[in-house]
Amino acid sequence: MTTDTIDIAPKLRGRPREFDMDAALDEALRVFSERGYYAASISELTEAMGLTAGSVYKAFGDKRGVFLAAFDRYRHVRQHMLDDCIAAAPNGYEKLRALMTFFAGSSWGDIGRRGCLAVGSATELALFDDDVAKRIGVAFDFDERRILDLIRLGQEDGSIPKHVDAESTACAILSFTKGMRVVGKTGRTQEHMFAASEAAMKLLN
Amino acid sequence: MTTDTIDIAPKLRGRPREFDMDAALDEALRVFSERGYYAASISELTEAMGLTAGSVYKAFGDKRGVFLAAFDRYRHVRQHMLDDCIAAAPNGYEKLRALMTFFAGSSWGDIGRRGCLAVGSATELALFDDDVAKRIGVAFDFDERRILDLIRLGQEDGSIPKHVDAESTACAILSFTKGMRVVGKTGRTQEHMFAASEAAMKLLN
DNA sequence: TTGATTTGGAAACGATCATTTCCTAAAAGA
DNA sequence: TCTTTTAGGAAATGATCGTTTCCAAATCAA
Repeated sequence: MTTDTIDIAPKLRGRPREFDMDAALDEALRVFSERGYYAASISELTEAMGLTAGSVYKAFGDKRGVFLAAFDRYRHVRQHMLDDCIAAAPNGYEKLRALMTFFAGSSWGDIGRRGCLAVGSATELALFDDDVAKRIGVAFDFDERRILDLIRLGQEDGSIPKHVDAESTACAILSFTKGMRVVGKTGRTQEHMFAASEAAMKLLN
Repeated sequence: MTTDTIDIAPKLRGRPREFDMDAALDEALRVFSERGYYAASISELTEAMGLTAGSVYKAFGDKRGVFLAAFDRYRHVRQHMLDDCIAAAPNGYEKLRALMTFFAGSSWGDIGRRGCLAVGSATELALFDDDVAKRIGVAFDFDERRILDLIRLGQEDGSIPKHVDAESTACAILSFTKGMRVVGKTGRTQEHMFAASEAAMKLLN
C-alpha cells in the first residue's frame, strides 16, 4: 500500500532511517488485525516489518507505540478508501448505500476473517487502556458523524425522507457496520453480507 | 449468578470437588470479558475464581479449557436471559423489539464497557483457533436463526409485513445487535443505544 | 576532518507466562 | 481396613515475553 501519510523529510540529523515507515506500518497493522494486540509478539511484528527489535524500539518507543502508529495508519488508509467509494454516488441515499456496501465488502471471505483493527482493539483494549479508548472513541464519533452528515445531505437533496430521525439512525447504521465486521469474522459469503447491507437500507425509508 | 448448568451429582469416586463450578465460571467469564483471552492471566483467573492453579488445571486441563467452559456458560446464561425478555412479548414484531432492546440494554455504561464474550473472542480468537471459531459460528448461527424464526412468526401473526425478506433482514439484525456491543465499548448512554435500537425497528417495516 | 547525533542490529536482561510436579486430604470400592 | 481415585495447593519449571544494552554504521554541524 502506498498511501502517503507525511512525506516531507525535515532534514533530520544523524543516520537517516532506512526502512519505509508506511510499508512497515502496513505490515504491523496486518499482524495486529490478524492476531490482536497481545497475541502479536514483537518477534512476529519485527519479522513482518522487516526490522530488528532495536530499530522498532528506536522508532516507536515500545510495543504500544507501534500499535498506536499502526492504528492511526489504518484509520487513515480506510478513510481514504471509504471516501473514494462514497464520492461517486449522486446523493445522500446512494452515498449511504455505498458506505454500507463498502463495509459489507470488507465483511466476507478472508478479508472479513482478518477483521477490523478498530473493532478488534475496541473489544480487546478499550476497557483498560485510556489512550486507546480515546482513539476508538474519536474514530467511532468520526464515523457516526459522517453517517449523520450523509443522512442530512440526503434529507436536503430529497433522497431521504425528512421524518427519518438522523441521530438515532446514524447510531443504528454505525452499529450495523461495526457488527458486520464482527459477523464477517465467522466467514460469511459475499452474497450474504451484501444482502444484509441492502436490507439495512430500509433504515433510511 | 445461580443459573443451573448440570446439577446431577453422578456419585463420582475420589475426593469431591469443593468449589461451585457455575460460580467459578461466572468469575472466569467476567475476567475473560473484561481482559480478553490473552490479557487474562492464570493468576488473575485463579484469584477471581477463588482457586489455586493446581485445582484449575485439574478441572479444566489448561487455560483454553477454562475459556471454553466459560464461553459455554456465558452462552447458556445469556440465552436464558434473552428468552425471558422475549417470552412476554405478544407477537413476532414485539419479540424482536424486546430482543433489540435486550442488546441495547447491554451496550451502555459499565456493562457495555465490559463487552460481550462472544464478540470479543470472535475478534480475538476466531482466525487462529478452529475450536473457538466453530463455537462462535454455532453461536452466531443460533442467534441468527432465532431472529429469522421471530421474523417468520411475525409474518404469520400479521405483525410484520410479508414483503420483508426474512433471511437478509435476520443477518442485518444480527449484525446490528453485535455491532451495538462493539459501539457500547466506548461508553454510550442508555438513551443513545435505546434510540438506535428503536430506529432499527424500521428494518421490519 | 572531528564531534554530535541518530539508526541498525545482535545479544542479553529480568519478568511473567502457562504449566507441571509433588505432596496431602478426602472420598468410594473392595 | 486398605487400596484406588480424585481434588487442593505450594513450589518449581522452562519458555516466551517486552525491553534494554552495547557497539558499529551513517549522516549533519562545525
